[in-house]
Amino acid sequence: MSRKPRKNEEDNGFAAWGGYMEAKKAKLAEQFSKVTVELTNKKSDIFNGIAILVNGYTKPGADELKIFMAAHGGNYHLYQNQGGCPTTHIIATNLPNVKINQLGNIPVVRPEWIVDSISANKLLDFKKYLLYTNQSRTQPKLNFTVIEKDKNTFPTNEKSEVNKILAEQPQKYAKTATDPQFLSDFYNNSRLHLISTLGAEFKQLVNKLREESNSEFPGLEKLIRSKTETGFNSEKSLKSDKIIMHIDMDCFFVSVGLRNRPELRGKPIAVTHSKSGKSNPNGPNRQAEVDLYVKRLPEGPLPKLNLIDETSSMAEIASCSYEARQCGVRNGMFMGSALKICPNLVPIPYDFEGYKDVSSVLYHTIAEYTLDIEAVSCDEMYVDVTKILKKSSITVSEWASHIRHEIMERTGCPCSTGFGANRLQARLATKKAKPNGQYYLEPEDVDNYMYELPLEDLPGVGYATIVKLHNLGLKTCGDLYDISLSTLKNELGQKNSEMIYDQARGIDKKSLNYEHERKSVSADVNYGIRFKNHSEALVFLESLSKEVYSRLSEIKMKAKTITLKLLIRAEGAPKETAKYLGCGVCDAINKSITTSYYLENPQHIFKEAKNLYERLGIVPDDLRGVGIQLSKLEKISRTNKALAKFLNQVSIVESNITTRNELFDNNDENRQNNNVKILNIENKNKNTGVNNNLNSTDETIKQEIKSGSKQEKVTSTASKRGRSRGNKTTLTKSTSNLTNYFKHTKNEPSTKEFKSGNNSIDLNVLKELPKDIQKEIMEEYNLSEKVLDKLESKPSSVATNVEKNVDTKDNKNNENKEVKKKKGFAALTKEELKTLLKNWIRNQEIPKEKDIDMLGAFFTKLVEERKLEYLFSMVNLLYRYRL
DNA sequence: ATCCTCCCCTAC
DNA sequence: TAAGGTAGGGGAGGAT
Repeated sequence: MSRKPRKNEEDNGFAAWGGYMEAKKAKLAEQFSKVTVELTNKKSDIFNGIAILVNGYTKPGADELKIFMAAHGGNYHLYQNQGGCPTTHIIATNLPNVKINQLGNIPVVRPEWIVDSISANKLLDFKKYLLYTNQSRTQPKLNFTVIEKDKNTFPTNEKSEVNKILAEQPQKYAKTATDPQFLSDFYNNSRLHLISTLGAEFKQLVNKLREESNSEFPGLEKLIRSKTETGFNSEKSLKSDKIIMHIDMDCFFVSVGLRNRPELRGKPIAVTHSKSGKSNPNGPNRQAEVDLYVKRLPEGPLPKLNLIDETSSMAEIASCSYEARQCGVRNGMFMGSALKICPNLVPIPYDFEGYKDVSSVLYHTIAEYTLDIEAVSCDEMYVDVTKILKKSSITVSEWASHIRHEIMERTGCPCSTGFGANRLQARLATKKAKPNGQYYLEPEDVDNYMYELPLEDLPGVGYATIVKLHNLGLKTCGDLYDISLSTLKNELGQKNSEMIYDQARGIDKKSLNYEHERKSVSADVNYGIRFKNHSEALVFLESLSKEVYSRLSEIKMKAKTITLKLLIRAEGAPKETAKYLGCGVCDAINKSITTSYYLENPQHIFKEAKNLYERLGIVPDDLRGVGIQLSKLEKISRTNKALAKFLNQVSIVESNITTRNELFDNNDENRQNNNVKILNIENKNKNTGVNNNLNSTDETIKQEIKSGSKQEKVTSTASKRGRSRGNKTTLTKSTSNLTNYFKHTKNEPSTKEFKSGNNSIDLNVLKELPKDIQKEIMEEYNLSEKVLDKLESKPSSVATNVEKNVDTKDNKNNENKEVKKKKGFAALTKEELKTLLKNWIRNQEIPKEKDIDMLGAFFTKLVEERKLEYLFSMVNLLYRYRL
C-alpha cells in the first residue's frame, strides 16, 4: 500500500522547464515586450531562408516568434507557403490530430529551436528539435499512402471516426471537403473568413487594451505639447456634446497590396484569386443556374448578371481601387465580369499577413490617443474624440489631418475619416470624405444633407430592405418625412422601421460600445462541399467540430446551444455549379438544440452535430454547405482565478489549510495538522457534466465538514434524499457519499475498473485514496485486499480522457517528455503530474504564480468535465505527500 | 407578455 | 477553376 514518492525520477519537472524558458525569455525580453507597432531592430541574419508557420498554442507564443523571426532575418508565415514562398518549418508544441495530415513534408519543430538558436547566435540543427522524432524529412507530398503512414507515425486517437473512414477512402482526392487538407487550405485562402476573424480579433484587442490601460496616452500628450509649440488655432467650444470619428481605410486590400507595388498606383486594380480572368473552358453550362438564381430573387431590381458568360472567371473581387470603381467595378463582382467593363483591370494577389499587420498598426496608432474605440472591423472603427479635441484644443479638421497623416506614415496606406455628433453622422461623413479625405458633417448641415440622401446609403439598408422601400415609392431619406411610422412598420417590422425612421433624420441613439461581448462562435464552409455518402459528410463534420471547438476554447468559453447549418442544392439547380466548387443555388436548413450540459470539448460538439445531421435526413450528394454555430456562451473561469475558484468548490478540510497560499505553505506546524479526513465537494457546476445519465439528486453533493476550528455551513441534497445528517459529518457518512459519487459520475469506463452491478469503480483511484476510505469502499464492493496488492506492482495509469492522446511508448523518450511538459497539465501523464506536485511539496518550493493558475485551471476543468476520479487522486496526492 | 427556435438580413 | 465567413440584430410564430 505504500505510495512513497519514487526517488529522483523526472527531476526535470515543470518548474525546471519553466526556469529554462524564463532564462531564455529574460535574455530576449526587450525584443517582444513592445507592441507590434514598433518595428524590431534587426539583430542578426541567422534565420535567413527560414520561413516558419506557427501551429496552435506555443511557448513562446506566435506573436513573440514572429518578432524573433523578424529580428533575425527569418520569415513568419500566417498560412502555408504564404506569398508563394515555401514554409520551411512548422513550429508547434502540440499538434491536434486534425492538423497532422495537413503538413505534407514540412518538419514540425518545437519553438525552443528558435529560442536556442537565438541564444547561440547561430542556426542550430532543427532535427534535434523535431516534435515527432520519427517524422521523415523525405516524405513525399501528401497523398493517400502518406496519410496511412502518418497514422502510424503520429499518436492518434484509435477510436477517431476520421481515421476509420480515412482508411476506406479511395486513392484519389479532389480539392473538396473530403480532402483532409481542405479545411485549412480553404480558411487560409478565404477573404471572408479573414475579415471575420480579424474583426473579432480587433474587438478583443480593444477590450484587452482597455483592461490593461494605465490611462496614459503618449500620442495625445505629444499632440498637446506640439500644439502649444506650433500654435494650432484653438477651438473655443465643440459643436455638439460629443464628436464621434469614423475611420475607414480606403479600399483596404488594394492599398495594402500596393504598398510594395508603387508602379501600379493610379491603375484599376482588383484583389482576387483569379490570375487570367478565365475559368475552366470545359466547365458546366452556367445559364441554368443563373436563371434559377434570378427566379428566386425577390421582386425588384436585378443585380448585374448579364456579364457572366461560360468561361469568364467567377473568382470574386475582394477589393478594387477607385480607378476600377470609376469603370463600374465593385467589390464582390466576379473577375470575369469586371474585366468586361474594365479590360485594363489588373489583378493582384491577396496578402493576408499584410492586412493583419496594417490593421494592427492602425489600431495601435489610435490607441495612443484614446481607448474610446468601438472596433467595427480590421479596417474600420468608431472613436469618441471629444476628449482628444477638448484636451488638445485643436479643431476637428486639424485632428483629422494629423491622425490621417500619422496613419499614412505608419502603414503606407490611405484612410478617410468622418466626424459627426453621433455614429451615423460620422459614418455618413466618411462616405463623403472618401477616398483619402476627411469630412465633418456639422450639426447645422445635417438636415440638408439627410434630405437628399438615397435610402440605400443608410447603414442597415441592404438589398432586401431597399426593394421594399422602393416598392413603397421611397427613394431618399426626405421621402420618409411624409410617411407615417406605421406604414413603414407593416413592411419592415417594429425595430427596423424605427431605426430607419430615426436614421433618415440623422438621429442615432446607439452609443459606442467599447467592451464587446461575444454571443456566438461558428465555423461555416459553403465551398468545396461535395460528399458521396454520409461517412464523408460525418468525417468533415468531425473536423468542423474540432475547428469550432478550437475557436470556442480560444476565447475561453463554453456553450449550451449548437446549431447545425446546412446548405442543400435547390430543386432544379444543376449538380455541377457555375462557380468551380461553389455552392450554387441552395436552400438553407438550420437546426439547433440546447443541451443540458455544457459543450466544452470537440467530442461534445461532434456528438450533437452528428445527431442534428442525422435528424435532418439529408441526401449527402446534395449537401453544398455545412456550418456549426455555438451560442448561449458562458465564460470559463479566468485562469488567474481558477485555483481560488477550485478551492471554493472543493474545500480542503484540513486544519489550517483553507487558502491557496496555505495549501502550498509547507511549514512544520501545518504538516503536523495534516490529518486529512475528507474532501468537501461543493458542486457548483450542476450542468457541466458530460454524463447525461447523471442522476440529478447526485449532482450536488455538499457536505458539512468539521475542520479544525472551522465549521462550514451546509445545504445538502443528501438531506432531500432522506439521509441523516448532523452538524458533524462523520468519516463514514462522508465516505458513503464519496462512494456514491463514484457510482454515478463515471462517464467512460476506465481501463481498470471493477464492475459491481451497474456501478463501477476505478481501482487506480481507489488506490490513491486514504486507507480508511479505501477500506470502506472495498467493503462495500466486496473487494479483497489482493486486488490492490496486485495493482501495487504495476505502474499506475488511470485511463482518463486527459491521457488518451499520450503515446505511452514515448514515455522513455526524454525529448518527448519535455514536449509534454510544455503542453501544460492536461497533457501530462498522471505519473508526471504526480512527480511535479511531489517535487513542489518535497522541495518546499513555492510554485510560480502561473503554475498555480495553470494547476487551478486544470483542476477546475476536471471538475467541470466530471473527471472526478482523476481529480480526487490528484488532490489526495497533495495532502498525502505533505504528511 | 416573454421566451424560444428558425429563419432573414446586413456588414465587413 | 477557386477558396460564397461570420457575428449580430431582428421578425414570425409557436410554446409557456
